[in-house]
Amino acid sequence: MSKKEAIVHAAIQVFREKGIEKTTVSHIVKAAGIAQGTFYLYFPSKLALMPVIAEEMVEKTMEIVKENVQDEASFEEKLEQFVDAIFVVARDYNEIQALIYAGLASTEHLKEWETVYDPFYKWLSELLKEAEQADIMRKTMHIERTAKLVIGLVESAAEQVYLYDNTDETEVKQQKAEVLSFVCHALGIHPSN
Amino acid sequence: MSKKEAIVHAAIQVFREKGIEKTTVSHIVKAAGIAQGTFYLYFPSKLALMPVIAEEMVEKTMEIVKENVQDEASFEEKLEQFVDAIFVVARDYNEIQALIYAGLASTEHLKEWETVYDPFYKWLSELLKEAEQADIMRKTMHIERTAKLVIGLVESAAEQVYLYDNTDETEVKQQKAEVLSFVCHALGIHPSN
Amino acid sequence: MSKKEAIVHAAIQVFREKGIEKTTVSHIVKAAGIAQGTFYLYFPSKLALMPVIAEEMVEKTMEIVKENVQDEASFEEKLEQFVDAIFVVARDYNEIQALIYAGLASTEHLKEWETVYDPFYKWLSELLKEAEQADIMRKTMHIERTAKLVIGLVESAAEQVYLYDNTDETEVKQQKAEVLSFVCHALGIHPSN
Amino acid sequence: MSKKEAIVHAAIQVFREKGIEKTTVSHIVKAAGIAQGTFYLYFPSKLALMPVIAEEMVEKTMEIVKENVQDEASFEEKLEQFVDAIFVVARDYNEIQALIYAGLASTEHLKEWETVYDPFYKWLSELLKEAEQADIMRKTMHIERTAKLVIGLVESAAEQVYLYDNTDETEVKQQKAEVLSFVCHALGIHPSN
DNA sequence: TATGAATGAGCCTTCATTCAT
DNA sequence: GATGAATGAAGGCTCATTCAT
Repeated sequence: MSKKEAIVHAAIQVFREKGIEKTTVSHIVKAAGIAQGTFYLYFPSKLALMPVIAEEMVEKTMEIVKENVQDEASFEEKLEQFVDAIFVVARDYNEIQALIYAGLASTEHLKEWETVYDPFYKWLSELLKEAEQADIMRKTMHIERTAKLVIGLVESAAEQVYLYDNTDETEVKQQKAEVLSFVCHALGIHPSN
Repeated sequence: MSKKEAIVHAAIQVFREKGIEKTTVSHIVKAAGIAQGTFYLYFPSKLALMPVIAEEMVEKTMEIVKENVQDEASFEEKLEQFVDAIFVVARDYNEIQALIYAGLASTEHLKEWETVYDPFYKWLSELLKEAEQADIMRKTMHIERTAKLVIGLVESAAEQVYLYDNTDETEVKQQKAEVLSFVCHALGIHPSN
Repeated sequence: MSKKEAIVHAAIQVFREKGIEKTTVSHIVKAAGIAQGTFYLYFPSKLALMPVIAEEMVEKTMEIVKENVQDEASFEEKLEQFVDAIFVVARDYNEIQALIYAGLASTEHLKEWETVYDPFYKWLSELLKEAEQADIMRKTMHIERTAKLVIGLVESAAEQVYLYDNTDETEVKQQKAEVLSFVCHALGIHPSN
Repeated sequence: MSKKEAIVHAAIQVFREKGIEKTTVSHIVKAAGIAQGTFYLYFPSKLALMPVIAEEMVEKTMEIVKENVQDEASFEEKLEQFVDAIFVVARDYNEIQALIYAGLASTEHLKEWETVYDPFYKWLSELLKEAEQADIMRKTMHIERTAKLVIGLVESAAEQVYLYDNTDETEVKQQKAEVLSFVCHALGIHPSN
C-alpha cells in the first residue's frame, strides 16, 4: 500500500473515531504510521483530503450496492435490494456521511464534489432506463433527475433511523418497507406482463 | 435585544459568511458588538450554539411554509406551495442547512437535535391525515413516517439545485415540478370527486 | 457575622478544597454567599487576603496550643502537649500551612508576614523563660531565637508526616516521640529537684 | 544545551525574579529563547516543572554541602560546616526554597516530591551513623528520622534570617551559632576522648 | 452598602506547516 | 522521498475588576 493510500485510509478511520472537528493531522499520520512531514508530500492541507475521502466513500457505496443488487432479479426486487444496500452503508458509515456533508460546508472544493456522486447517479439512471423501456414504470419522468431524487430520498430515510443510534431492527425494517413502497408508488411501477 | 439574542443572530450571520469551521468565537462577538467574555456567560462553547440556531432555522422554515400554504387550496395545490416554500428556504439559507448538517456531525448534542424537527414533522403529518380522511390519497402509508420521508426528499431536492450556486431559474422550475410529481405519485393522489 | 469575616472564612474553606492556584474570587464570593462586587469593598485584591488568613491561622493554632497545654503540667509534659498540638494543627490544616508558604512566595506583603508569628513566638518564649528561671533547662541559650527554632523544628517535623497523606498512627507517634526527645536534649532539660 | 535544559534554567531564573504565581509560560519561553509551542513538547504545564526544579535545587544543595564539609574534620566541625552550607544555599536561593514550598502546595505531583530529598537525607544519615559508631553522640535516636529533623531545623533557621532580606552579618552569625548549639545538644555530642 | 452583568487583557494551549538532516 | 523537532500564529477561555443600578 502506498503512503498516499495509507494516509487516506488512516484519515477515514480516525474521522470515524474522533469526528471531524477533533481530528488533527497528527492523529492521521500516527494512525498511518508515517512522519508528520510526509503528509505534506501528498496533500497540501487537511481539507484537501475531503474530496478523496468522498470518492472513496462513493466507490465503497457502489461496491456494496452492486453486490446487493442481483442481475437476474425483477426491477422491484432490485429496488428493494438497492434500499437494503443504502441502509447498510448508512449503518456502517453514517459518521462518514455526516463528514462529507460537513466537508461540503467547509471547503472550497465544492466544484470537485459535484462530480463525485456522478457515477452513482449514472448507475441508478441506467436501472431506471431499463425499467422504462421494459414498460414497467410510468414514463412521465426525467430519468436523471429522478435518479437523484431517489438516492437523496433513500439516503435521507436511512440517516433518519441510524443517525440517532437507532439500531432497533424492527424499526429499521419498517422504515425500509415504507421508503420502498414510497419509491415504488412514486415511480408508478406496474407488473410488466 | 438581549445579549443572548445578539449572539445568536450574529452567529448565524457570520456562519453564513465564513462557513462553520472558519468561524471563531472572536468573529461572533465582534459581529455581535459584545466583549469576548460575555459570550461565555451564555454559551459554554461555539458548538453549544448549534441547537439554538437549528431551532431558529426550523421556526423560520415553518413560518415561510405557513405563509405559502393557503388554507383554501386543494391538497395538491398545498403540496405545490409546500415545495415552493422549501425551495425558498433552501435558496435563502442553504449555508445554514449545511451548517446544521455539519453541526450534527460535530456535536454531542445529537439528542437535542432530534426534537428540533418535530414541530415540522407534526405539521405535515396533519396535512397528510386530512388528505387521507378526505380520501384523496392512498391509505396504505404510515403517516408520520411518510411525513419525514417527504420532508427529507424535498429538502434534498432543493439542496441539489442550490448547493452549487445553481440559480438558473428554469432548472429550478423543472426540479420543483419533478419532485412535486414524484411526491404526488408516491402519495397516490387521486381527484376527490 | 460581618461580610468581611464571611469572606475570610469562605476563602479558607475554598483554599482547602481547591488549593491556592485554582481558587478564584468567584469561588470565594459564591461560598461566602455575597455578590462579586462586594468582595472589593473589603479587599483590594485576592492577595490581600493572605495576611488576614495567616493571622486567622496563627490564632487558631495558638488556641489549639493553649487548649492542649495545661498550666499545672511539668515543663516536659508541657512540651509534649505542645508537640501534640502542633501535630493536630498540621493534620487538620496542612493545606493552609502550605498556602501560607505559597502566599509568602507570591505577595509583596512580606513585611506584614513578619509580625504574624510574633504572638506565637512570644508565647513559647514565656514558657522557656519560666523553665530557665526554674532552673530545669540549660541557660546558655538565646530564648527568643530558641523559641523560633523550636517552632520551626516541630512544624517541619509535623509536615514531614502529614504532607504526604501519611496517616499511619504508629508512624505519627514515633515521629512525635522523636521530635520531643530531640527538643528535650536540645534544651538540656534536667529534673528540677 | 538541550531545549529541555534551557527551559528549566530559564524557569528557575524567571521564578526567582517574578515569583511563582506571576510567572507565565510566555515569560519562560521568552527567557529560554524558544518558541511557545516548544515548551509543550517537554512539559505538559507550568507546574510540571516543579519536580525537575526541585531535583536541580537538591542537587545544587548537596554539591555545596559536599564542598563545605571536609572529610578530615571532626564531627562537630562537620556539623558547623554543614550549617554554613545550608545558610549559603538559603542566602543565594531563598526564593527557590519558597518556590518549592509553593509548588508543593499547588501540584498533585506530591508523590514525586517525596523522593527528591532522599539523597540528602541519606547523606546526613551516613554522617550520623559514623558519629554514633564512634561513640561521640547519644545512641537513643532513630538515625533516619533524626537526619530529617536536623535538615528541617537548619533549613527553617536559615529561612528565618534570609526570607526577609535580613543580611545583617552579625545577626546571621548569631543565628548560625544558636542553631549549631541547638543541634549539638539535641544529638548529645560529647568529646570522643 | 450591595449587587452581578459586563468587560477585555492576557494566559494557556493547539496544531498546521516548515526545514534541516 | 522521508523524517520529526521546532515553530508561532491564532483561538479558546478565564477571571480579576468595574460600574450602573
